[in-house]
Amino acid sequence: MARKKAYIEEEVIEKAMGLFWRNGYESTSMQMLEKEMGINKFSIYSSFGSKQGVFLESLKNYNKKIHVIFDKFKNANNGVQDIKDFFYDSVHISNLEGNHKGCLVTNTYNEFSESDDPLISNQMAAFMDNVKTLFIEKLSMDGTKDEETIKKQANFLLLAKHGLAAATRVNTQKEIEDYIEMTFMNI
Amino acid sequence: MARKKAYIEEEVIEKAMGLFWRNGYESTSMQMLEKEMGINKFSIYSSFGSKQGVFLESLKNYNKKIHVIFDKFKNANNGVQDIKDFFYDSVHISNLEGNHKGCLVTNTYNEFSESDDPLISNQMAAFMDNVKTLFIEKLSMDGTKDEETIKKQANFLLLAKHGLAAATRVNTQKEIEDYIEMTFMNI
DNA sequence: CTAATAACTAACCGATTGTTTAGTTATTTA
DNA sequence: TAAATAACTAAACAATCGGTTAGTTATTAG
Repeated sequence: MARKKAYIEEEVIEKAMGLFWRNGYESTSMQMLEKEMGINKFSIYSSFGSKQGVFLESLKNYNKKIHVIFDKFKNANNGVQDIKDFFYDSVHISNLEGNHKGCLVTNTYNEFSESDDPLISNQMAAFMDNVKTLFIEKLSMDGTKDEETIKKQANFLLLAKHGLAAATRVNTQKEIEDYIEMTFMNI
Repeated sequence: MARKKAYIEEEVIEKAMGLFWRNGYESTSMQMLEKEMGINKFSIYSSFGSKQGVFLESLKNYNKKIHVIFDKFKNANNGVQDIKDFFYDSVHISNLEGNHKGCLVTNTYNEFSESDDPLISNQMAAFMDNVKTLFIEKLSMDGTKDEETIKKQANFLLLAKHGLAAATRVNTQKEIEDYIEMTFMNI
C-alpha cells in the first residue's frame, strides 16, 4: 500500500537495549536513542509509542538474548552446579558483546520504585521471581535440603546476583571467578 | 556586617542527603531539593555552588553519619566478627531513620560512570576502598589466613555489601539476617 | 500513471532541567 | 541613624526533557 520502513525494529531495539544497559533508564535520553538507533523520534514513537515502550521492548529483547542461557539453565539436571554455571554464563554473555556490564535488569532495578512506574517495576519483579523460582527448583534437586534451607539459599543467591552484576562492572575476571566460587562454597 | 542566614547548612544538608538516599542523584531535582531543604535555589547555590556540590556535601554528611559505625568498626579487635557486626550495624542504621534504604553510596554507585562525573566517582571509589581496607585489616587479625585468601575474602565481602544494600530495599528483616549469616559461613 | 497511504524530515510543543540575576529585606557596624 | 553588606524572593535564563505534528517523500495497488 505504501512506503516500507527503512529500519528493522528488532535491530534498532537491540541498539536501544545496549544504551539502556550501559547508562540506565533515566540518563538515557530520546536524543541519545535517536542517535544510537539511527532513526528519528517520529519513527521511534510510531514503532514503540514512548520512551517507556522502548525500554519495555528492550527488556523483551534482553529476555530473548539471555534465553539461551535460561533454556540451558531450565533443562539442566545437576542442581547446584547448574546455578553456578548460570552465574558463569551470565558473566560470559556480558563479556561477549561490547560494553554491556552487569545485568540489564539488576543494573536498572533500583531506578524504578513500585509507585512511579508499576509497568516496568512489575516486569523487573517478574524477571527476578523467575530467576528465584529456577534457583529453588535446582536447589530442590539435591533431595537432602529441607524447604527452609532452600528458601534461605535461593534468597542468598538472588542477592548474590547483585554482587555479581557489580563485579562485572568493576572487578577483574579472576576476582569475578573467585567471587562466584566463594558464593557457592556453602550451597 | 549584614543579615544572618535563616538556616543551618548542616541541617539542610541532612535533609538533602535523605532525598538523595531515597531517590538517587539524577531523579532528585533542584525543585525537590528546594522543598525538602526548606530554602530556595539562591540559598542552595550560595551555600553549595551546584547540585553536584549539594551531593558532595551530602556524601560528607553521610560519612559523618556512619562515622559512629566506622569508628566502632575500626577500633574493634575481633576480626571477622567485627565485619559481621559492621554488616548488622549497616542494616540497623537504615532502619533507624525514615525511609532511607540500603547505603547511600552503594545505591548511587551505578549512576556515575568514571567519565561523566570524576569528582563524585572518585568520592565513591574512595569510600569503597576505605571499606575494603578495613575488611582486609580485620581479616588479617586471624593470623592463619594467607594474603591471597584475605584479598579474595575482602573482595567477596565488598561485593556482598551490594547484595546487602539490595536486601534492605526488598527483603524482610529475617531474610536480611539469613543473608548476612550465609555470607559469613565461609569467612 | 495515478490516487492512496505509510514512512520520513524537521521544526516545534509545553514542561522541566540546573543555574543566574535583578531587586528587596534584614542585620550589622560606625 | 545611615551606609554597607549579606540573605532573601521571585522571576527569568538557556538547554534539554519526552512527545507531537505539518509537510514531504517513497512505495504500493488499482
